Amino acid sequence: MDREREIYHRLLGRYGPQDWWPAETPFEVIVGALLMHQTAWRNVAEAIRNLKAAGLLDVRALASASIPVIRKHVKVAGLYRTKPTRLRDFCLHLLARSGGDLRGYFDRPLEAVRDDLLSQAGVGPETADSILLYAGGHAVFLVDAYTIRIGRRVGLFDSDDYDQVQRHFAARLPRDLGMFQEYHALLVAHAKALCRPAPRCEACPLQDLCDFGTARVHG
DNA sequence: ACCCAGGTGGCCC
DNA sequence: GGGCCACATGGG
Repeated sequence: MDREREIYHRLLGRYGPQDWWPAETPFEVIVGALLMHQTAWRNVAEAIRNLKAAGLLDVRALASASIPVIRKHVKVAGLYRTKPTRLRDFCLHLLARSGGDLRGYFDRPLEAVRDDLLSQAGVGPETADSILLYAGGHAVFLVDAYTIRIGRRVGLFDSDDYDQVQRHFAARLPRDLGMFQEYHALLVAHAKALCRPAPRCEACPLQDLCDFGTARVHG
């Protein structure tokens, strides 16, 4: 079996199904993705709760809210000078593009939607792919810093380039929405549990795949 | 008092 | 095209 599949099954066996991303609606996924940059999920969740309590977890409501009001609610998620504008502008774009109808917005070929997402401020490859995968029902392999850390530690690749790493997995795995959703969630679970910057290798399900004795970089 | 967190965009060369 | 850097809060 390819190591990419082997790793998936080992992580699933260890951590179990993760049932991710934690959100009630596709729009909530989008808001979370935009707030998540370089921020602990705990703070993102609090910001989302604030928005929800204020009735702002809605495309039209957020599109017409003022920046200071949005900022008040999302400040806990940090980067508060950039995130409120990105949130509002993204909502304005959704309205202009599809009248705020997310079903219609995502109902195009994956590459077309991805390009449209990437055209928005604050949406880079990871944010675009997390929205496609967890809100849009599109099967893309989502890469993040954890994916790269773990992939390098177990020697799948040396690259830290997003597109290269994504192609690495995509070329070795079946294109399956549920599996892609679960794989990413499992990598996050593993990174948080054991595969930290300072790894805890005891009882690691991937221990035999790692090789810390070589010159390989394990950032 | 550090360092890190489920990135991105703007510089600079 | 690759290599830095600021961005900002809250928790370990």
